[in-house]
Amino acid sequence: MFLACPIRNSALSITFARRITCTGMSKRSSSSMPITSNESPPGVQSSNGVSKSETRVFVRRTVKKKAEGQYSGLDLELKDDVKRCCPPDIEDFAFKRTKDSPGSRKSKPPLDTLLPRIEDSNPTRQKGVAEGGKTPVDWEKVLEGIREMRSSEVAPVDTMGCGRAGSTLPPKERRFAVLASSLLSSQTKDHVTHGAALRLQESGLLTADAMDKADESTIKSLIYPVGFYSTKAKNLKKIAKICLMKYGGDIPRSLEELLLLPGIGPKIAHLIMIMAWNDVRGICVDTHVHRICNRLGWVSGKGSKQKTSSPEETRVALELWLPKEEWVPINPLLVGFGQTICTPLRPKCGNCSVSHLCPSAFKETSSPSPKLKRSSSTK
DNA sequence: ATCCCGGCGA
DNA sequence: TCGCCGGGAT
Repeated sequence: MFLACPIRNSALSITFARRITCTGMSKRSSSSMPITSNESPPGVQSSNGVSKSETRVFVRRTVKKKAEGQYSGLDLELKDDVKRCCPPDIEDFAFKRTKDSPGSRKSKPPLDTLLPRIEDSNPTRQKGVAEGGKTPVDWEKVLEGIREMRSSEVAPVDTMGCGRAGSTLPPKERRFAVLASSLLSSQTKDHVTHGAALRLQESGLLTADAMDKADESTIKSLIYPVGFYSTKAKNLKKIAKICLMKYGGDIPRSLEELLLLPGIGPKIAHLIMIMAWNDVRGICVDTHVHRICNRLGWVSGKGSKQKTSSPEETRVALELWLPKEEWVPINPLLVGFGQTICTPLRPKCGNCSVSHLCPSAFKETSSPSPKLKRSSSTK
């Protein structure tokens, strides 16, 4: 079969990782969405007033890290379910790798033999990445090093997220809940996503039918704290309608169909495939994975390009050589790493234990170009 | 004050 | 390819 049987190994429950870190409360005071009570979001009240109240006690106030595990009942029930069908959190993947022999893979280099063969026998996949699909040396040492750093630093990565939503519901509802949570997750911290999903659930909106009937402003108010809530509220309604009309209230089963849904791009689509269908169709590449893989020199673009220019390109290049067992855990691992050490702006190479294996180490650390740019002070 | 984020339309 | 969306992090 085609269903990616090889990797479909039950054991994959993902959770995606989002940045989370503690944050203070929002600083912006001139919001257009006044929030007066911490229980009732704005939207509902038609958001008439403007910035009259700065209370905004709302959810935005960051919660603590997942480590403190202050999840609500949903979680508990979920855990049960999770144990059954999906193992631990993705976070677990990140640190302790899956149950399937931790060290074994590390010590044995199956790639050397597998890789070449794959490329040869799989011409379709290497389009555009012909010579770029080489397996980087020491990649296992790098991953292991990152795992160690992660396990000791308590990274903020979110360990929950969409997978949690509606875990106690019947399959169809659970999948819709996963899709909704996944959509909410982008640009949003895990606890916020979780809170929004929980609110949707409490309002009984985590089903295609209910979501379709729900008032858009109601949805907006419930998910207000998530990034781009307005757009997402609209997309959720559209998606709900599509699910009802084309999929009997369920969500699309294929990656291609998921991509046709508004607001669902490559990253979220792969996430949904993994979480809702337990089907690993590809690596979930977000900007953290994209950035870090490029810094490590793990992916190269078409032609002679040394780096890939988009997450999608990175995904394709990475899938060429990274063993499938790593496809799911690579995301939470690198996201957490990207949040704490290999940050976008000033990567903390000094705190990185694998900097000696990184071609980009200390090259963009402090302020290589900023100074130059600043001098002109044009703008 | 910028940069960043994921998807998307211009 | 750029910029927007609505905020957070730096």
